Amino acid sequence: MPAPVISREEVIERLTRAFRESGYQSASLARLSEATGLGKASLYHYFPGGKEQMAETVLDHVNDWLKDNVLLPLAGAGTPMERLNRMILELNDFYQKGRCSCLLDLLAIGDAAVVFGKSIKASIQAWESAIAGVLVDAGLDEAESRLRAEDALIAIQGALVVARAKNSTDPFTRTLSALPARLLS
Amino acid sequence: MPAPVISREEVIERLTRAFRESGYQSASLARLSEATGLGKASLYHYFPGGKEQMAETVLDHVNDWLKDNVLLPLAGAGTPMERLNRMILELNDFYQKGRCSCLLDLLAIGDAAVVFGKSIKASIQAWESAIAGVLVDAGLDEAESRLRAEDALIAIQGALVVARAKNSTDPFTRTLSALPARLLS
DNA sequence: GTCTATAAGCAGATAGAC
DNA sequence: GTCTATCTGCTTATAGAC
Repeated sequence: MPAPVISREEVIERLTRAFRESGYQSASLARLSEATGLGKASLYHYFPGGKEQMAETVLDHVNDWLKDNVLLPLAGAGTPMERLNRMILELNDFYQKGRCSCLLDLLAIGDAAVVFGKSIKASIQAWESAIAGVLVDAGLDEAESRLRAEDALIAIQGALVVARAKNSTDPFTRTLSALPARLLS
Repeated sequence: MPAPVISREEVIERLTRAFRESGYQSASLARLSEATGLGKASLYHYFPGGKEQMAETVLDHVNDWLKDNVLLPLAGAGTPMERLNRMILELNDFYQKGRCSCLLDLLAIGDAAVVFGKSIKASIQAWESAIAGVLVDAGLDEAESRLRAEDALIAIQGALVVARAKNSTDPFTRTLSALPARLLS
């Protein structure tokens, strides 16, 4: 049997880009087909569960990325400041300095929220716990660490929203670069 | 001719609620019809331009609210702290302690962004300028005031996103109550 | 594994009676 | 001003050839 034109990984990558650009509802099969270069029927070969399974797979893929590139480094070696800076570097790249939206935000809106809300809530909480862990290591008490970690997520998500509304990367890059010092102060 | 069953104002109010719950794409005419209690054809009597005009009207309505209840009070009488607290009180009510989403966020996503993006950008900037004005009055320099005002919008929008993801009002109420002191410190 | 063709249903939108 | 009935096009999804 002939090899597929593009790998499954590449398909997921392109679907991810499409969902991040359009959100769930606006990402029609026609658009997803164009984004991947595959016909609709081919998409159903990869994802028999249809658009919902595509988004679920993309969300899993993003969660894997989050775990590997953010949560594990946060829990790993280095000073608290180093670990936070590592996260900032990864986020700056992942969100393209604020040009790309966050699926944990987009998939929690409208009808999509019914399907993906539970998974998103878990991801957000895991992310928050990972940041809080760093702050505890830095000597802050448990409660204060949790609040500051939540503040960090608020700052990141808010910066993405404002960057999108202003159509500018400044709010996001500025927020990210100020974040580590603010969390450890 | 018989009076309408509900006023135009009430129709807009219910449409606003519907769009804030669903976003633009998920707010189908069937749902908007149900939300208002009017048949689709009746909605077209009020809004010949269809769903797009409904959302545009709702956005204008929200912008009017913002002007009357946030921008004008921010520019009005009172100490900087009093004026900021006034905004916080209004926002807490308007966003139902974080249960309701912000249309300036939702309508900047996906296909809706093409239509409403420009108007949303203007609203965000007007809001930011109003906050910055208070901070200038408090003695901060122009540049620092602008940055802190942007931080305020980031905090508000981010808190709404995280509150939605966590399905909790805590992130929003906590963020709002800490905001004035943080801006004026 | 990819495609063309097509089904079934819902979306936004309109006509015209009352 | 509101409704029922209807239209057109797009959406998701499938069948079946290659």
